[in-house]
Amino acid sequence: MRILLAEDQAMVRTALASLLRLEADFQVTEAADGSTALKLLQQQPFDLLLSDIEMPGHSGIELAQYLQQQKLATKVVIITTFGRAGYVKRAIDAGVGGFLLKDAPVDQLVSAINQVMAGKRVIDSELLLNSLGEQDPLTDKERQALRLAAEGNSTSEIASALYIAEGTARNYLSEAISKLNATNRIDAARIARQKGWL
Amino acid sequence: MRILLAEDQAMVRTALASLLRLEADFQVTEAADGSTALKLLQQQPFDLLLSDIEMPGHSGIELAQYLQQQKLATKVVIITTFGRAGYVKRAIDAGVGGFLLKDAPVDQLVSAINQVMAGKRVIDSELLLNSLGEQDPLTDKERQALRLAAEGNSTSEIASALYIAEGTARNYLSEAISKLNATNRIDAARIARQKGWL
DNA sequence: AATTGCGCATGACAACTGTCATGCTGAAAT
DNA sequence: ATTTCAGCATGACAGTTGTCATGCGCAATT
Repeated sequence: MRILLAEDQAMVRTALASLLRLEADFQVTEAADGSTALKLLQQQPFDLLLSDIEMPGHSGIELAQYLQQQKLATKVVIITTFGRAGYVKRAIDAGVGGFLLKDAPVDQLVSAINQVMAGKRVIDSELLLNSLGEQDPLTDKERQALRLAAEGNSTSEIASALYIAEGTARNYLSEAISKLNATNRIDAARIARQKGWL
Repeated sequence: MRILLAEDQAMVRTALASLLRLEADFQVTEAADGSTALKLLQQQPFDLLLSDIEMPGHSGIELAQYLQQQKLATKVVIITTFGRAGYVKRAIDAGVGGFLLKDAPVDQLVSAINQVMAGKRVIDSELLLNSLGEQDPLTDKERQALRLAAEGNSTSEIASALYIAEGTARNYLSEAISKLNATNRIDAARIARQKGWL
């Protein structure tokens, strides 16, 4: 079975690759970032993509979306540190077969891979529950403003980045703060990030 | 050789443990958080502690400090995601023998372990250079105020948490902002966190 | 003993931030 | 065709935040 392993932390990537190669019929190719992974997916066929979400270049979800658009038969298993609700929903929409936290032991990863290859869906139950919860209440503009604010930009910088008046920028932030039950923009950004909405 | 592996992400921990156990004379014990690791260190002797920095309970650096205070012969190798200058300095002060990024491949980890057991120091060169750079300019109170601000607390919340007047809290933040060449408290927190000072 | 410098502490003031009332637009429902 | 509603946009106002001058205590230097 041809597996493409996309993960940016070399120690984690090489460790997982070494372990997976111990399995008799696993043939593992490594990619250190999203762009490299995408190139490899375009060049040659794989049976399975095993990918982190947060990587430089393209995120694991973007890779899954690419496979879906191209109607390729490559299955996808996502492994990530953060079980944010937003991620899970987007991953499912992108036709991902498995979604695991790095909090799970490796045995579970191997069993998830086998189940997904057999056509099943394996989503960490804790994550599934989580994602059923709240929906992202932020509009696109609100999210953009909040993201810029979280990076330390001032209102005027946010306003010019989005080509709007300062009052408007403040209003987006105010709406985000109220929707998220936060007390100020920093608090709002923290909450949104924690839920995977940012 | 008795190795204690402290790392909170189960997938990373179990993967590393499996690989290390492939080495003939490595006997690996796993700990999922800092508190468990500390208990194990108190109960039985280990030749080497291989630890992440950021863990619930106690950080890897605190574990190293404990070993140093107790004058135990256990060597320490730190593996971490973030090569923040502040960490490296504190780790060296705590007598850590090795400091690697998870960006390094596993081979390097095994070789680092062997070198440290032979009495050598192995600090990732990139990190060393980094740590020679700037010193943390923040005072303790400034850091506390900034940390609270980064969590979304308002000035009055920070003030009461630190038992000081609001003006004082604002002043700490103002000092931090100016020392870090930031434009506001959010920006300052971002910069400080990125440098490992927060 | 006097000086210098740093960290801590405070309040006044100016600048920035959050809220709210208001208006506009376009898509969906009636 | 009209109504309704969500999202976008703005400015006035009150509340919060950042800056600065000032003062205190303590340790290190002169």
